[in-house]
Amino acid sequence: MFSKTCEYAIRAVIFIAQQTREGGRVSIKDVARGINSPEHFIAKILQELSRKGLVQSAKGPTGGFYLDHASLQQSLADFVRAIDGDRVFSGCGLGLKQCSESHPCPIHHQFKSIRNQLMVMLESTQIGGFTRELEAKMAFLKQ
Amino acid sequence: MFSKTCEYAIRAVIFIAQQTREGGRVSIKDVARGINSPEHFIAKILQELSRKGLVQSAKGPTGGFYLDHASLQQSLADFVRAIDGDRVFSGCGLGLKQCSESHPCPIHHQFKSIRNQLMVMLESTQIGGFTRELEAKMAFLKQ
DNA sequence: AAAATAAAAGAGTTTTTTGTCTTTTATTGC
DNA sequence: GCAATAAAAGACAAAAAACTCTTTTATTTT
Repeated sequence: MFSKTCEYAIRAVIFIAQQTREGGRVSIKDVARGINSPEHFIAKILQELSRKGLVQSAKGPTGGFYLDHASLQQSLADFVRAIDGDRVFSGCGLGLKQCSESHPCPIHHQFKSIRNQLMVMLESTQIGGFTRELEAKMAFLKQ
Repeated sequence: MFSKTCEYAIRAVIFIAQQTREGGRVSIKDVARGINSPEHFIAKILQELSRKGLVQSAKGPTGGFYLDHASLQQSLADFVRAIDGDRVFSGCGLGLKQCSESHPCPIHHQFKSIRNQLMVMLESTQIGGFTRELEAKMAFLKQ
C-alpha cells in the first residue's frame, strides 16, 4: 500500500508526537530505537519531512525532532502525500496512465470507491491523535 | 497497491478472457500489444500463472494462451494472491511484522476495514466478467 | 574559544523490481 | 521427417527502492 519509506515516516512521526507531548525533543537514535528502523534511513526521511515543514528539528545539544502545533494537527494523508505523492489516492489500480472517468480501466469504479474510503480515513486522522493509545499500550509502533 | 507485475497480470488475463471468449487462443505478442506491456515481461508472468494453473497455454502453431472454464470463474483476488501473495489483504499498513488484533499498530483497525472491503471487492469479481464492457468500449486495458 | 552533541548533507552500496535477450522445447502442418 | 510457430526457460541488464557510511554544519555547554 505505502512504500517502506512512508511506513517508517508515519511510525516515526507518531512516535515523535508521543515522546514530545510535553515539549522536549527526541533524537534520531531514539526514534530509530522507538520504531525499530535503520537509524540513517529514518534520518534521511525526517530530513525530507523537515525540509517540507512537516516536522521540526534543532541541531546541537538539547536538539532533536519535535512537532509544532501545526504539525501535530496534520493528517496522516498529509504525510503520505509528502512521501509517496498522491498515486495512492488517485493512481489507477491496473497501472494505466490514461485511466479516468471517461476512459476507465475495467475496475476503475470499484477501485475509486475503495481509494476514496482510504483517503477519507487518512484525511480524518491526525498524527497527534494516537498518544493515549500508545501510553496505554493499546497500540504499538514496533515489532 | 499492486506490484507492476500484478497489474500486468490482471490486464493480461482480462484481455485473454475477452479475446478467447469463443474458443481460440491468443499469442503473447497479441497480449503484449493488447495491454501495452513489455512482451518478454508479460511472457514470464503468464508462464508463472500457467504453472499455477490459473491460465492455460499450448505450444506450437495454433498455440497460445486461453482460459478454461475453471479459470474464467476465478476471482481477481485469486490472481492477486498468485502474484503478490496475500500481503495486500493482510499485511500491516505500517509494515509491522507482529501487527495483530492483540498487538495492533495505531491504524490497525481502520486499515483492516479498508482492506476487507478491497478483498470483498476482489473476491466477488470474476476475471471473465469484463468482456461486455470491453466490447462496448466502456472499459479499456491500455494507455 | 574549545569540546561535545546532534541534525544535515552527500556519496556510496545492496537488494528488489522491472524489463530484455537468447536458447530450448513442444507442437503443428506440410 | 522438416520447417515453421509459439511457449518455456534461463541468464542478464537497468532502474528504483531500501539502506549505510562519512563528512559537514549548527548549536550548546563549559
